[in-house]
Amino acid sequence: MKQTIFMVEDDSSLRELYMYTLENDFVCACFDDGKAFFKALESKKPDIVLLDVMLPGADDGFAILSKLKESKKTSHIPVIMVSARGDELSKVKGLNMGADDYIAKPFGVLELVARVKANLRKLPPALEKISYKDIEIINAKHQVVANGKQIQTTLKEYNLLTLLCKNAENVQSREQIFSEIWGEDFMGETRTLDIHIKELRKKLKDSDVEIKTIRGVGYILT
Amino acid sequence: MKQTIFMVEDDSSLRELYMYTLENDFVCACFDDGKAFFKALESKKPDIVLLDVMLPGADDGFAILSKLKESKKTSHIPVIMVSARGDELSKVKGLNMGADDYIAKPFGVLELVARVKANLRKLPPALEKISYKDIEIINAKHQVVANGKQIQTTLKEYNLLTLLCKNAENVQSREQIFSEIWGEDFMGETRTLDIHIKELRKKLKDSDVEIKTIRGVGYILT
DNA sequence: ACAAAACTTTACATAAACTTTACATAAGGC
DNA sequence: GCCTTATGTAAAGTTTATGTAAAGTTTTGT
Repeated sequence: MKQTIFMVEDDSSLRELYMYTLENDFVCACFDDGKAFFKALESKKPDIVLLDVMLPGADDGFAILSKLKESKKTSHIPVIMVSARGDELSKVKGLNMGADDYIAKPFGVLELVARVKANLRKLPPALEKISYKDIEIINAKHQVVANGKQIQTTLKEYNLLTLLCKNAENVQSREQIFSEIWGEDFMGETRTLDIHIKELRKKLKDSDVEIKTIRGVGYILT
Repeated sequence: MKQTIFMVEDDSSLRELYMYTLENDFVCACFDDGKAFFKALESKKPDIVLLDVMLPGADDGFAILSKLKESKKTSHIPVIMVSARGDELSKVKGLNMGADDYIAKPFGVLELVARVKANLRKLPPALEKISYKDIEIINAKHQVVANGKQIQTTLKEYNLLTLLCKNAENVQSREQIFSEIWGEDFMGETRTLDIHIKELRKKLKDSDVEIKTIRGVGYILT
């Protein structure tokens, strides 16, 4: 399952560079400013955030960082700050405010990928406990508990349920699901996804949650 | 709601191939050269652009690409470059200039569709909450709330209401509605649209809004 | 290498969504 | 008012997306 990166960067050529560098390994979304970023955040939580310090408008990188760290829902998401080389003050300030890492511009693409991956690796397994209603997904143990009872899931089912749980009560389109779980290139209009949904539904029969289908769009967990 | 593709390609037989391949899933418009393309851009922004590198006249693909990426109004639109196989230089140049993807000729139609879709998918998740009076359309949940209560809508109804809400208090002509929701080519003067309007009216009975018909023109939400 | 599990594909079933038909009704022009 | 025309509506018909079983393929474990 590809992990998702959100980045906030006003320079469009840098954005393109980031995208080009990262999109092989991750699902990326770029945003011009804090506003667009937080809007997107309502419907989707990324696994990591890349944040430029210098941004035009009211919300600079620090403002966004502190907002992120304030909310319970987003405070666990690792944040990598990006700023001009040698700007030691920004670096210290960012790290003090809860940023997880810091990259100085200009940086090589390999460094960028390496840092992102390193920070994703560092994620404390304990935090990787996703829950919604009576469903609990314990990542460290690769285990799903529904209605107090552990349920057995295959990998694909596990990933699918995780995706739906992370974005509970938000529609995930078939395309999104495919791109997150199978990778962008997966095609072949076949019934694969439906099958996994079917299995999950069967296994979640006794729980409080339900996977609803939104015809013509995708699925939603409620 | 079909997404729109603009393509610039001077070879008419290739144009036809593109059209034939894509028109099932998208609203397509083809242009001979940059001039025609930019003219059309003034009145309509596509969701994605397919750009041939080799074009006759002053504007080759790169020239068009850089123009596109210069303007704030168009720089966000994904661009897929098309050029002869193995033309690595063009590829690198294109991607450096901000192209989002690259297809080498000759390509299979499936690859074309796949690339286009993949690039559309990468677009930052568009969460929008549209509201008018007591109507609220929550895109992330694909949900419509009217008068505090959730109302169930089908896809076409949802799209139709979204269109009317986005342009509340402005008449939407039948033609506009057809082209936005069904795609430009949809014809068959039949009662399809009226039926969906009827259903929406029924479902919005208890809300503050009303879909009025403007005889000889179209519909308006008030 | 074998068996078991996981995953995908095929082929068809089903129900929801959508369109068409056929006619009714209302609006505007004369 | 009467005629024309655009829109409204119910019901029937068609299409399409999704659901499901079963068979086939790949992966994993022993």
